[in-house]
Amino acid sequence: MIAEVVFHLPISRGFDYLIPEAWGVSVQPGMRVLAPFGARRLVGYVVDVRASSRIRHLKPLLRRIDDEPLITPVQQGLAQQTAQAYACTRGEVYANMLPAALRVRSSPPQESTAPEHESPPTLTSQQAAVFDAFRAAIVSRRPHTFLLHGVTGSGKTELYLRVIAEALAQGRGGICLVPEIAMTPQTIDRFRRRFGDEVVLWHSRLTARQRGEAWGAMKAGSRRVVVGTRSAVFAPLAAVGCLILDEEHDPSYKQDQTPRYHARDVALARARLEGAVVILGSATPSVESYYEAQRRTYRLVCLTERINQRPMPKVEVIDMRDALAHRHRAVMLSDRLSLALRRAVESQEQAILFLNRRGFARVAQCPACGAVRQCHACSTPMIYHATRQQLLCHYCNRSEPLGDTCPSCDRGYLRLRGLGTERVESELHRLFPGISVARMDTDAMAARESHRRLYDAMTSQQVGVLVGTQMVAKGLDLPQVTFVGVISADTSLNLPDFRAGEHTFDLLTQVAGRAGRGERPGRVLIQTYCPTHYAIQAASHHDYEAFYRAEIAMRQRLGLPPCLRLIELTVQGRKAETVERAAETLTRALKQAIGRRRIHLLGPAPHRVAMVRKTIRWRLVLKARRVAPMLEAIRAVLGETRHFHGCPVVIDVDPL
DNA sequence: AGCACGCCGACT
DNA sequence: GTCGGCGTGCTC
Repeated sequence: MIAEVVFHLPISRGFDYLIPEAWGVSVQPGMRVLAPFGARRLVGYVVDVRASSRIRHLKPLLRRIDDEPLITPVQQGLAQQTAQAYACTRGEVYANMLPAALRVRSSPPQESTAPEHESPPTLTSQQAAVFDAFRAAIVSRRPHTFLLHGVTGSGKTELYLRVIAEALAQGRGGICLVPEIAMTPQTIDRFRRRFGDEVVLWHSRLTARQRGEAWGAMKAGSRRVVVGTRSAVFAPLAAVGCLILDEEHDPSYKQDQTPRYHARDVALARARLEGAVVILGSATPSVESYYEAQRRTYRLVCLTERINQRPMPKVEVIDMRDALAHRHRAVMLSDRLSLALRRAVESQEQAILFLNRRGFARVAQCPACGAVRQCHACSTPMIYHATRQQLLCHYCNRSEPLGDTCPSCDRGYLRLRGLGTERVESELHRLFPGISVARMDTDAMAARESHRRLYDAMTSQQVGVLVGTQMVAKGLDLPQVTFVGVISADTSLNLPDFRAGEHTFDLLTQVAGRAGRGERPGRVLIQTYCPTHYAIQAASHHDYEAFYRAEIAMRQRLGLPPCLRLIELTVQGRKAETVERAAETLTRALKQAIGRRRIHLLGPAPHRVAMVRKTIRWRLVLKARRVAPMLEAIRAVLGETRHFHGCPVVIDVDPL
């Protein structure tokens, strides 16, 4: 007998091997095997078992790794479709499904501090109506997709729990995806209280042992409720009745390395395979998903009221051009924001200040020669971090001392310009002596348990003001917070990216949602130099529809997603001229392959950050109604490989 | 992805 | 005269 095997390599096709006679008929698709491959011995995945092969001199397999197929038939189907849709290989998808060495030997069951079982609360009439629609869909056992648009605090999680309970009642499992596991301890607790030992966590920070145990339990059907990050969409549950994406707009659902899949699309594919229901939940749906809902490919359901009738916080926009005109220099805190913050602190309430940039200063510039300190490995300015007293590159993580003089001219010192969360923190200490401030950003949250510690400090009122990046916008449920101040809404708005408006609307809405979650009403102030921008206006009025109308009109006019689909090709290499030449030749070849088909080709142009870790990057973009013809043209030019004239080419379908 | 084979520049 | 650069091709 012959086994067809794929490998964790950028080679799509399978390789045939002889199954040693002595093994009997025990080899099946989904098993891992050890196979000779050139001079190497590689772990491969069996995708087919046949009686014959077209290849003449077959080598025998060396070893069987699994006694039972590790990869379920559904996972095999998903790997096939994912590889097809994202121009990667099945082997790359398989490797992504079971990250790290999987030990299948059974280990003691996962500690589950099963909290008190909780009985479900009564649904509001709005929730009940939505749930009826979900239940009807799940009972039908046919694929359905819902977009659940619910304002912050409207009780989406309770609906997720009910839907999963319904799936369990049918003898099926449920998967709930969350953007980041560290951010959702409260959600996880709720799942545990409701489903006890059925709950299993799946995310990248599991140890090899935990991973093995989780995999075994999911496959055996002893735990049927999966809560996890992106890759949990591939979980080896036997039968899935529902797939939920909480905060479906979150960019972390798109993997930024091969395989560059979007969990939403994999979830839809899985629902089709298993006759499951997909629920995409968000207070700020992605433009892509809302577009599909408008076209009726998804069914739109809404929760417009908050639980306990809590009002939405009052949001005011502060025009920073006024402050600039009066003081003739940029200020960090306007008088209004300053005053509001002082009031909140004095009345023993808590405040959140949001600025979407970490570090102390954005640029270190020499006033004598004008030089800005750049990273030597990346074409990007270095950010000064006061805590470490160093310049840090946010692309490659290199650090350098600031130094006393400018390295370019050796005359001037370096002046620090631009804001970061560290500077906001230090400025608060200067303006409000004795104030208790905590900071929440990637740097401050690097240590283990730092989330839990910060959370405890906030709930026990030891901290008055929390300063942070978008980390504070997501999921924090702190009832004592009454005031939220946005230091600058322009950081994300002015990014050279067509999603800047969407990203800004999302951030502002989410961060505003942190205010007034308790008894006292919330107040939000947004500082900006673009007070009339539709994203800021819509966010300040809690008006998603208005945002969407303006945004989709722009996307339509400029031929951007979701109206057209994109594929981004990045040509990489060490030598600038080689990469540029390869990018230009590739463009010409693609143009030829496209012929008279309706595919737009843009570029080539140097990437926005042209060099990262000494690698030069050139970018070209294909645009068309459908992805398939674009992939066809790319395949015609690149063939099996992902190299062109010696340069690696990254293929990103639906880039973020 | 690795690894082998294969032709053109600066060193013992 | 060799060591070594990375272009190209192959792996059942």
